Amino acid sequence: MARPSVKAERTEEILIAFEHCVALYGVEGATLERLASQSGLQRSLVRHYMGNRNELIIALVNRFLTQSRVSFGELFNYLESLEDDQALKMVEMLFDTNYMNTTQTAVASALIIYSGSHLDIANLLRTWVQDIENGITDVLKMTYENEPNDDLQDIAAGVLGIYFNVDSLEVLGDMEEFRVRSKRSAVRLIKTLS
Amino acid sequence: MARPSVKAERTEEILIAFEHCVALYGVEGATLERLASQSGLQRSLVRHYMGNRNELIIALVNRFLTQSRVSFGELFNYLESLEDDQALKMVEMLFDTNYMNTTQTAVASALIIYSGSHLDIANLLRTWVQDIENGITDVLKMTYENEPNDDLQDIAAGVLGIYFNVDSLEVLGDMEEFRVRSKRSAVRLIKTLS
DNA sequence: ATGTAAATTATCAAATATGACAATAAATGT
DNA sequence: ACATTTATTGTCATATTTGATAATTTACAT
Repeated sequence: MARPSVKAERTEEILIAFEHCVALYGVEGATLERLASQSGLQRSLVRHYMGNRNELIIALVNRFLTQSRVSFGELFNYLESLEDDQALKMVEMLFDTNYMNTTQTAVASALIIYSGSHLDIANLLRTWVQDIENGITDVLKMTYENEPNDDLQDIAAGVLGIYFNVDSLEVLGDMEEFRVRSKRSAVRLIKTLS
Repeated sequence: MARPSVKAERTEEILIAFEHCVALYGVEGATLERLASQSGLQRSLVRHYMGNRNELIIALVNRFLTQSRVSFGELFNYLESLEDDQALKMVEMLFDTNYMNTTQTAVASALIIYSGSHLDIANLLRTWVQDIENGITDVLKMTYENEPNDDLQDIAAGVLGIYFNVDSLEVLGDMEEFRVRSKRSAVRLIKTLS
């Protein structure tokens, strides 16, 4: 009928490039100019596919949330398939393999800062954190089914904190030892249950 | 001889206002215009006292680092004066009293993101983190002098992570429960030593 | 009251960022 | 070949941000 649409691919390209910009410069520093040069597309093209700056940010937030939920969902599903030691295996995966890649982590941090002046996004991110927290609690429950729920929730908060922190500090470089120590702490924390 | 200088006060005012802007909008979003309206001073005045944008950022980084070192130093000194239970008292203070105020925390997060495109600042912040980590290790050593140093360092990384994380998520609002759970996790982690 | 150093205000030019839309080029089905 | 739809490029006006400096005012000491 007409020229084939590349909207899907372009949208993807643009959002990936925007992620990089946000990761490097923060939300307010991720200008459309930087996005254009990063993506190799003209600013007018960005506008054509994604609309104005605000719509772009909204798209980024949605992409981040769904991507994060998908990967955490996959992780939790995999752990559910295991016979035992799900909790320790979770720590293994979170801290060893670069589970969340660095740009995604930086995007998360940038969005959290952006939340300070955008309450709607703050609410989205809060439930995002809570969902992950609940997911971790569920995983702990697989291995430690007889422990009081309250303890599991406490430890979930702790593991989440240790993990989030080490990932957000990754950008400072030279964090291998800190990562190892953080992981050992997470293991130690979980082992208080057995 | 001449009109009395208010340089010290103005400098302070400006940096405090700049902190607020950086906390709300990130480093790149903290424009001189926003700073002007936040501080109630004219942009030309800001320039008069602080120089250009880059010098302002450098001043902010230095202010943040020294302030943070001072308050952590005071904390560590106080704990050193205690007879026993220094470790738990530290958790008490870090998690209960809003030890680091919210803007300082947000500034830290913003600077960490800024580090992604400014290696020099990344290096400053990395040693900043390491110093705090070592400080926590020393406090743990007060209470648990016979434990292997490696364990103490691991736990210091964990406590630091839990604490940093809960503070950086504070901006999302409604984080009281998460803070309580995080604190309990930190205590739990430390008690693996006794 | 007057000189003086500092504070404060007032402008200007340049660079950057954004929004809007026109104009052109390319690929597809018929 | 042609109509049609989409991709792509190009341009313009506007707003924002920054840097730089001149002009003015203020408070103090003598």
